[in-house]
Amino acid sequence: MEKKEKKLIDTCPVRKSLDIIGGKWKLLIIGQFFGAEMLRYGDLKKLIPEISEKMLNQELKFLCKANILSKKIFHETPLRVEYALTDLGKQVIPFIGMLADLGNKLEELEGEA
Amino acid sequence: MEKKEKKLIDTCPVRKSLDIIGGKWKLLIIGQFFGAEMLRYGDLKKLIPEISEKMLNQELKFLCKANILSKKIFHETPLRVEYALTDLGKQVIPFIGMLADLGNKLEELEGEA
DNA sequence: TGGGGTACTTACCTTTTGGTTGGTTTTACT
DNA sequence: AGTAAAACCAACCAAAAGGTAAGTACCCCA
Repeated sequence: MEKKEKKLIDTCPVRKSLDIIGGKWKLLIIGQFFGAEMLRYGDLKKLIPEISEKMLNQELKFLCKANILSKKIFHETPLRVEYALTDLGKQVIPFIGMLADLGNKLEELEGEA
Repeated sequence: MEKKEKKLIDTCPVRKSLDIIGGKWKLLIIGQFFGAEMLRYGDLKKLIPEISEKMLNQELKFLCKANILSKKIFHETPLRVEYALTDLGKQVIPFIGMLADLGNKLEELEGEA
C-alpha cells in the first residue's frame, strides 16, 4: 500500500521508453531477436561476446519484467531457457532502424562547421 | 594525428543516436523546442526548473557540438543567447512522440502477469 | 568421483553521470 | 563605487551504471 510520491519527470511515458532503450546493452540485446524467433542465454552470449554475464543476466531479467521479453524454461537436461520478444517487445524493433538512420545523418555532419 | 582504435560498438549509428537521446536531460531539452522557434538559456531554466545550471550548460554545449542545436549570441545588454533546433535537430522531434506512445503501452501492461 | 555443460548469482571495484555550491564575466543602471 | 541581470564555469561530491572474478545449482556421462 505504499504510495510513492512520483515526480512528473518519473511518470512521463517518454522516460518509460528511455528505460527500455537506454543503457549500454538493452537495445543491442533486443536487436538480436530481429529475425530470430527465440534465443537462448548461451546464444546471446555468443552473439554479444563483449557483454559480461552479469550484465546479460541483469538486462534479461529487466526486459522480462518490463514485458519486452518472455522467458520459457525447459526442465530438460541440460537445462534449456528460451527468450523471445513479446508483442510489446516487437514494437521496439522499428526504433532500431530509425535510430540507425538518425545516427547515419549525425555521422555525415561530424566535424562540420 | 591520434588514431583511436574505436570498437564496432562505438561506431554503430544506433549508438550515435543513443548519445543524443540518452541521459536524463537531453531529450527533455530538445522537447522544449517543439513549437518554439528559439529559446534562451533563461527560458530553458524556467521551462525545466529541476535541472541544475551545470547540467543545462553541459547538455546545451553537447547538443550544439552534435549539430542538434544552434547557438546565436547577441552582444547586447544584457547579453542574449538564443538556441534553436538545427535541421538535424528537427528530425529528433518525431522520436519524442513515438517514445511517448511506446511508453504508454508499457504502462498499460505494468504489473500484469 | 570428478569433469563438463547450461544458466545463473554474488561481492567487490571502477567509471560514468548527475548534483551542489560558489565562483566569473560583461554591461548597464543608480 | 555598488548592485544587478544574463550566461556560464569549476571544484568537489554522491549515486548509478557497468566490469571482473569467482562461485552456485542442476544434471549427465565417463
